[in-house]
Amino acid sequence: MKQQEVFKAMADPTRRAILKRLQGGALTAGEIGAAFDMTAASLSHHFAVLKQADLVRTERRGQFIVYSLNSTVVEDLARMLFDLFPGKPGAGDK
Amino acid sequence: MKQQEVFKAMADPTRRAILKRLQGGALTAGEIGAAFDMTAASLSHHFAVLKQADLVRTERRGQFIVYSLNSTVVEDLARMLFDLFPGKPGAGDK
DNA sequence: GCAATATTTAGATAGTTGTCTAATTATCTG
DNA sequence: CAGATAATTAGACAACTATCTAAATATTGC
Repeated sequence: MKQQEVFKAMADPTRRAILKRLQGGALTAGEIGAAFDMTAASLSHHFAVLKQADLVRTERRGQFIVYSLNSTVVEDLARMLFDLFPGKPGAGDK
Repeated sequence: MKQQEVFKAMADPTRRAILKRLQGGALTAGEIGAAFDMTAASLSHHFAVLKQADLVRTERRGQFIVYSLNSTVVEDLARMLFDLFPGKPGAGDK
């Protein structure tokens, strides 16, 4: 996992929202963009960052490009965080 | 959890290294700083960001200021991430 | 109270990032 | 092939961030 890229990608709220939208399944760039008040170019930039971090995968389908979550990397990140503190195995007294 | 602050805090490699150093237990600002090739002022800035994200706690002890990990928030963040993808409960085929 | 030590705050600056408009690439359809 | 649609790339710009030096604040011990 490219730790730095992943954390940087997650640091932006728009990108986290994109990931959230992808929870329900793969979507085209246009479908994702419909939910954001932002130009397609800006969204495309965010897609690029997410892709570089390996958080999403892409597949061209005709004139569309379909984005989907790469759950594996998100899981790795979460695991990494769980490892980031002392002895507590799975407690968590929120 | 202040999601945005936490993610922003985690996005910097120096700050992640600081958190890592704190895994072994509480340390003074100076003790932490000894491991970094950076002025105390710069480190102090990073401490402030970590504190604002509630990732660390501080306590003054004499002329020192002691920093310690706030495991709860790190746990919350990890949990949040685990929730960020579809149905997989705890699989993870790394 | 003064000097020494530990840390933070203030102000400046270079580099990074998010956004935009305009132009480009890729695909489909008539 | 020409036109339309989907998406990316290029270039510019304002806002943010990490770092530095210098100054300020807090605490200890003489």
